[in-house]
Amino acid sequence: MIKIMVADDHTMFVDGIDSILNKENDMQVICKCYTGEEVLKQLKEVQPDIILLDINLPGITGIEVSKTVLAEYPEVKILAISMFNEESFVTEILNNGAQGYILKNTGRKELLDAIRTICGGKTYFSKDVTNTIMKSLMKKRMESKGSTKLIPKVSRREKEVLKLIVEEFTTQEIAKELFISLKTVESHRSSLLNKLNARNTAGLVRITMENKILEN
Amino acid sequence: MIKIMVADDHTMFVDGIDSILNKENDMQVICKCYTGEEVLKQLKEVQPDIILLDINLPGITGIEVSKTVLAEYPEVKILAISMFNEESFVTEILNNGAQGYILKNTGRKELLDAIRTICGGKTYFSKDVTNTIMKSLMKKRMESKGSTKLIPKVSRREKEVLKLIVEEFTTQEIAKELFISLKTVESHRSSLLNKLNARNTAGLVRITMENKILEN
DNA sequence: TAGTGATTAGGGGATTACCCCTAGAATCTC
DNA sequence: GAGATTCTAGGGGTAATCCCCTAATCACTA
Repeated sequence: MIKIMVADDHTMFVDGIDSILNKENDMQVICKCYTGEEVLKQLKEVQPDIILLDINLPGITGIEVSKTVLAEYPEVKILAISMFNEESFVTEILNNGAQGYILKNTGRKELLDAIRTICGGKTYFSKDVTNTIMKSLMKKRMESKGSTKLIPKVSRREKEVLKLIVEEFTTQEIAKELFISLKTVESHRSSLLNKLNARNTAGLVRITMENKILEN
Repeated sequence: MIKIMVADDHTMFVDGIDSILNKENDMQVICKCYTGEEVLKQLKEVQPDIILLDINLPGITGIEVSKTVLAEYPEVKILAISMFNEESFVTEILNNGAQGYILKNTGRKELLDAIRTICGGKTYFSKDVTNTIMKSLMKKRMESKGSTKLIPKVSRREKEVLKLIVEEFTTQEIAKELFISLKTVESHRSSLLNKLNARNTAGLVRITMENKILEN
């Protein structure tokens, strides 16, 4: 028997879910909550296997609830439910403990499927959601590739120096490490500041990491 | 009519695909290739709408072919085909121009679906593939969250200072920006070096970015 | 209420980074 | 083989960082 907690601020929605789930032989809604506070309070009393959690709860949001649940009740699964197929919402809650994400226009069958899948220890995402994620994933990759091209090529030796700078070596230590003069290292540093259009070491490191310059 | 190029080093596979696709009224295989070199050579002669591209081609790999196609023939779509449902392969080729990714054990119907979807300007991923991606995406998030916990909490003011350091402000400039003394900023810097276990500004910036300290 | 941490601020000094300049030698490229 | 780039190295100076120390004020909390 799968013990279920439902958390959403719309009573009718909660009751509808309740009605659907209680028709199943292997499921039981043991707790209904209407705010984030209530979820955290109720969790001290009852032990659900899974929480159907609206991420847009008033007060303490679903995301914050999810964080807390992950930290304090790691054995409790979370299926996030939302009206919105927004990439930022999805990644945020996946980030914070949810094992699945479905939309509110999901049918009865898929809902039951999602609950059983997650309680079986797997993860579940509705097809709309995966599509959204994949698209934004591709976009980000494209962007990160595109922006890289503004940066002039950094030479082999400069990369060696840059690597050591990022690793917290001082100019003196770099000189010793590479068996070259302190003044030579200073030359490379100066070139790097120019090429990467940085004002100081902080900028050097930031730009290096933002553009993954050392990863080639 | 969708013009298709098929590229795979297994003749029987290519012929099978050819047979399947030519039965469709709206598709036509206009070119068959068996190596990466051949693909690049043939593209100077023929103009396919889409390339069914094995990513494990001998010689020039599918990934490299994809890079070139993206750069030189951006209007040509690519559907990557592979035996392996490996996260690294998938992300790599999505990184480099493919609009879709399906496995070789995909059925006839899904193949046709994928081709039509991509030629319609959308992207297509088989369900197995999306699952793999989502899983690895979650894993990475978990890991990045886990490692964060070794770092002591950075206070509100320290974060403000840290943010400006990363943005290439000098100590003097930070003092002016925050309307506090130079010595106060130095105090915060010193605390940050201690807390983040860094030796200098470079380490401060690197650790900040590696652990996404400013993103909360 | 006593203790802890955050924020503020300072003195004084050592080290490091940054900037201006030049310049030979090696290496790559057209 | 000529020109560009890279790697090397230096002089001399200013600015910035880092380190040691102390210390008052404020807020939170055990």
